[in-house]
Amino acid sequence: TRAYNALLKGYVKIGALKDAELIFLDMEHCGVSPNEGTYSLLIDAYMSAGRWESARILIKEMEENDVRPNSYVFSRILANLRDKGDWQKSFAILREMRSNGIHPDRHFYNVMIDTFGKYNCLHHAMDAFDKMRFDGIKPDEITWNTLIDAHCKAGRYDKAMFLFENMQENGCSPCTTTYNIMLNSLGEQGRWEELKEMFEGMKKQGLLPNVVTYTTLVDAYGKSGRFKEAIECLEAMKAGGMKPS
RNA sequence: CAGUGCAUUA
Repeated sequence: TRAYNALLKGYVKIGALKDAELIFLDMEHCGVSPNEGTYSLLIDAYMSAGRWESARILIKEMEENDVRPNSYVFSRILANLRDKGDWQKSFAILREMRSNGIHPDRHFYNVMIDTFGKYNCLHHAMDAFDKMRFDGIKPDEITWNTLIDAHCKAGRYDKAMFLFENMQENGCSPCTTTYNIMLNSLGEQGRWEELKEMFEGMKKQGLLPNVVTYTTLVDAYGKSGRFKEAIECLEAMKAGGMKPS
């Protein structure tokens, strides 16, 4: 099985899906049982090829062979669908998981929230968030960031700010990424004083500005014609030992 | 062993 998996990995990596399928069939023909890694590899390959139906067939086959699909596999599937814009299939995936008795883990929920957020389904995103907590999974700093960013992108700035405070009340401290999201949002709104406050608050917490932080600021200032603050940020970036992209 | 979030850019 190990040998076959290694071989499969090679074929998948170069995109020879057809050959990978042949090897998989050969495994069964030789009586070598596929394991969870075997299936993950193939499902992954199908997803990158946009063949969701083939992936689903494999999942069925897994349950017939008593190989338990992981929450990991489903996260990969969902992330792939998200990048293709097929967010509606999230529900089908959830059903698929439930029918196999698999509990979504934190990563999976984070991907799901992000998926809904990216397509402006904030209500579904919040539902997923609630369901996550109901399942006894503590929201991550990543969970909060994705939620906040989703609301920012949808123009729900009030709610985003609310979540930003809510996050801290729940014992999760904002990280650099959190601030990057907030800074980007404030810049798009042209709320320059609050942006400055936010930036200082960040440094007050002992958080170091990032390459992303600076490019966010430079872009915001530059696009609005505030060239001197843009240049100041560029200088600060270089002083921090970073290279502009 | 592997999966999730933020900016710019073709």
